[in-house]
Amino acid sequence: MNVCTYICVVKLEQAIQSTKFKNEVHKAGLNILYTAWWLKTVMSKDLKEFGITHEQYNVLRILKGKYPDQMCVRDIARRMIEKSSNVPRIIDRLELKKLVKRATSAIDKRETVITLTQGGITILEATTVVLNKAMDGSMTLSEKEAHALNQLLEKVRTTEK
Amino acid sequence: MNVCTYICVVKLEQAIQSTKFKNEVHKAGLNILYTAWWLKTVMSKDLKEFGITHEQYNVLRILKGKYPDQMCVRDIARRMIEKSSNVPRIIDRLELKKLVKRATSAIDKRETVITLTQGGITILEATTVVLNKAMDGSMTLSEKEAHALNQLLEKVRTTEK
DNA sequence: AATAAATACATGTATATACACGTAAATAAA
DNA sequence: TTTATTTACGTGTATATACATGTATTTATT
Repeated sequence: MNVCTYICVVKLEQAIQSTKFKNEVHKAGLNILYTAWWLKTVMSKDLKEFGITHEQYNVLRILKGKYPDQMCVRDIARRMIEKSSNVPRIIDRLELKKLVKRATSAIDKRETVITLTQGGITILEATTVVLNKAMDGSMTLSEKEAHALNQLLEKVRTTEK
Repeated sequence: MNVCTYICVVKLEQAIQSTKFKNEVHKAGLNILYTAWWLKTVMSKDLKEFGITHEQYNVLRILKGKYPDQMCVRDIARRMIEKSSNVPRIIDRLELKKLVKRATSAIDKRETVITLTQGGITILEATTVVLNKAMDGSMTLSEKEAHALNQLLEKVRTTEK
């Protein structure tokens, strides 16, 4: 039974110790940057006990999307959230931990094909459980609100030239 | 006269090459992370011509908030958007470029007080003009929409324990 | 006053980001 | 077929992030 629930939120003003913003649009820019940092931090905290970073998790998650098929480095890079992530180097670390395997493609020898190992799958499944549990506790957003948020974020990225 | 206006937006699905998300809440998480990366990239592009990074700009902007008063490293760190930024090292680079000056506080010798130089002010003013101009073209959000976005982002950061 | 604890900052290390460049292989052009 | 261009990946460098540790100074405790 849910006897006692603690609600926790740090307002932007408090987080970055600023009370005056030029306008709501400007505040929204800072709010997006801060919330992204907050999200990464929350996730990284959980991932740490599995010995992987947020970015390494992203690569594993992308590979899972095609599993049991392999993916080449370029295809992984295209799916990364942060486009300038250096995927070969992230794969270096995953390979050291034996979570993925590298091989040269037989069809196109320029390509390096990456495969999730059993260890990679195991760690991905374990972390996904923990992250989803954390998300359930973190995101108090309804589906409808999340949809509105998605629409607004897209509008932020809409530019006029 | 505004003869021809190009509208440009890259949808999340297209940006990270994924069409299926677990739900809208999950998609919102990815969307926040992607939009933050997009924002930083847009800003960094403008800052590059002035030879400073996004993070260095943040420190200059924070210092400007108290100018002509000095600030100690700890006070700057508290105002940073990304809390684990290593402020002493960012100041190292700003000092090399002679945009700020370091001095030991007379009151508390543990503190290093940072001052904006004239060069720092000049570069900050110039970059602010360029960034504001970029923002006007980028953020097609109304004040009302921005307010709604701010509310939703705060809700994202609200956790139940 | 002497000792302990806390604070402020610097620094070291591993990883990641941002970007330039090099190399090998595939594709296109001459 | 030879040459040029493009593509895919790896690597080097500067900066930043995340976190641990060290040092000097201040504050609190005994």
